[in-house]
Amino acid sequence: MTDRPRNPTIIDVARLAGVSKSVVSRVVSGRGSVGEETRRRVLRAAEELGYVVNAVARAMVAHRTYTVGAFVRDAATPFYGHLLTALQERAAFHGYRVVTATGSGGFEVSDEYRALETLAMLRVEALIVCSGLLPSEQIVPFAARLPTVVAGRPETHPSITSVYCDEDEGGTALAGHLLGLGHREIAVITVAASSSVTLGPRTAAMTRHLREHGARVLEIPGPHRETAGAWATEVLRHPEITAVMTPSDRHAIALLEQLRLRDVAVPERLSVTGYDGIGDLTTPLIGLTHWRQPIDLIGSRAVDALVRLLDGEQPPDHHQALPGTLVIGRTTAPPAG
Amino acid sequence: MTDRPRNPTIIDVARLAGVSKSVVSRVVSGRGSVGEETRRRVLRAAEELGYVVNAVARAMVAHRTYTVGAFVRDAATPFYGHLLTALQERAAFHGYRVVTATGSGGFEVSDEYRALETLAMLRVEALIVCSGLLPSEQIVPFAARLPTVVAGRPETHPSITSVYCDEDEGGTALAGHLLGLGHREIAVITVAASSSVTLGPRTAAMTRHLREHGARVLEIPGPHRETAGAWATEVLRHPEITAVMTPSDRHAIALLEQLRLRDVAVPERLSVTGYDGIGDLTTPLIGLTHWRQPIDLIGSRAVDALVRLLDGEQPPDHHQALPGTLVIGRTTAPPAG
DNA sequence: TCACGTTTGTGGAACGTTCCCAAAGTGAAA
DNA sequence: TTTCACTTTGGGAACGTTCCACAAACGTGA
Repeated sequence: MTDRPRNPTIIDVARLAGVSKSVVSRVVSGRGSVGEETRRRVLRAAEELGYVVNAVARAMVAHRTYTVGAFVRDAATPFYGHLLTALQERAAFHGYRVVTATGSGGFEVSDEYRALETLAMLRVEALIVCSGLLPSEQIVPFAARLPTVVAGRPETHPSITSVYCDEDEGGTALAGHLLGLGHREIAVITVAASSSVTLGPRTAAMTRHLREHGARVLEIPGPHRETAGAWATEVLRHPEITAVMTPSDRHAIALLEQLRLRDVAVPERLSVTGYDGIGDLTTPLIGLTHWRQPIDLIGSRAVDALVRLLDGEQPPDHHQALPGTLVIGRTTAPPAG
Repeated sequence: MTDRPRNPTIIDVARLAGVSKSVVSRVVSGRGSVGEETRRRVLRAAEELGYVVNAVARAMVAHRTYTVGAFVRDAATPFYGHLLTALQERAAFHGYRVVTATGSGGFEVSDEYRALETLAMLRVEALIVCSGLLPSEQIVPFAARLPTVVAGRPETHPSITSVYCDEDEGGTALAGHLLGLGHREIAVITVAASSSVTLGPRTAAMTRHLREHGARVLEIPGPHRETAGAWATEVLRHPEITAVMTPSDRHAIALLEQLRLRDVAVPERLSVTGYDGIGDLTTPLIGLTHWRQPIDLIGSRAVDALVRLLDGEQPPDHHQALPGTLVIGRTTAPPAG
């Protein structure tokens, strides 16, 4: 950064308008009374100099930054991408900015700590945690320092506010749909509850509901989409299986790609389900049967809750579970035979 | 915001450690020399109080915010979403933060002006403009105030630096691909150059190249994806047409959905092409033939150029055109008959 | 005319840093 | 011992705002 011209300050404006800096401050901040004639002179001077309020100086004295920090671990996934957009939009509506900190993809604790530190340096007023990976216990210390809302994932810790779409309901609805179609031998691509707070519970719900209703379940551990080829192979080794449930739309797409390579007919030979309702992935072209989460609503409700916390109120619902929708596409059908 | 406890300051730390604030400042900022024993005492005191540097105060005195503003108009589109992520990542690498301002979707000029004003208030050090909609002339005044780089769209104005993937090359390559397959009657969903700086030129290039090589082109004006049904109807009114070129992957998907509803076989009856190479949209499951832009590279090169501008150097290439790739999928094939 | 409230304007302190300059301390060379 | 260079420390100004206490000006009703 080389010597670029300094921005004009309140004092430059005051000098040009022939008043004190206090008057200019009152004009630009809109607090306190100023004579009509004086106000006009000040505005003209500001215009002439190209004066723009310095939010940094203002933030320092006001002890307010009107900024909330979004902590995102798995930002690259479309679900969190959408969520972030929704947050940003709603925050702007309330007059807040969002700065995003990410654990830079790494899985080390120090990484997260640094990200939080950065947000603290910026004096964000509150925190929105969006991450299916970060375990609850790690969020508690954040919440002790700043008003914190967890968005897009189930959270039960009493000291934390959260907004999410119930994972049990989604997993159960999808499982019920397959049972209703007549499937009784079903594979579930499972994710350990310990490795993802969102993906774990939903696959657990699927498995549980299926078993409770007399279906036989083959659990295939599948945290990484890259192993979709292996899932396909494993499913096909069990010819009695007629349906596969996956933990997310992306997992479903990856599986469908693999099945296509192997010339397996969907839904004739195998039914497949997704989860999330990511716009681009659930195009009618593919017609994926899935559980749709109201991502935009989750985002805006999370921000609303945060704003209430900032205003000192306790939000009405400490943990808000929003309703999702079962979307039936063309990747599920009654089992053959 | 109700009375939450003040954050400890450098002075609190100094008092606890029994030194002056200057010493603490030198320890936490890492400039200037401090005795080893004193440094340890200061660090211990900072730890004990939970001291975190105040970036706001620091920014004020240093006249640096290490923040760049990203101005995005069409943020909801996946192309710009990806680009934004890439920018953020690379900026972090260089030690900068990104704050995003959007024209809130509206199309009024005052809207844009306010967004720019907001960024100016925050004292961002530079600007990255990502928008296919904003016309060049409107960017020039931004660039007069702040170092500015335009990312992801062609830009030829001499006073502006830009990084993009050449639209001519992409349009020409896709057109050449169809010509090579033997298509001679082709529809192009066109976008007026005036309404989008990216979509306009690429469809113009397609049309031009096709015509120059003896193909007959039917131009269908199609800025909005919602009218995909009308495109399909129009194309099918001309039975001689064997291929349709669209201005983006999303347009292509929308068209494919409509063709599917009408039971039109792709690619047997009609070939279809996309443009951009959005990861989620170009899944092998759909196998869309498209031109892939190196979005991540565009983002990181744009940030690199910006950092050079901030360092007072002129970036080596004023306008950097990066190479794209022709990706041939299963939505294009030789014409029937 | 006087006392009093209201409106408008002024100057200075405060916010939490960094940076500059001066002072004090520490050795080593003269 | 004195001098000099160098390291370490402390005090104060500056950054650009907001806010507070106060002064001046101006009616206004008694």
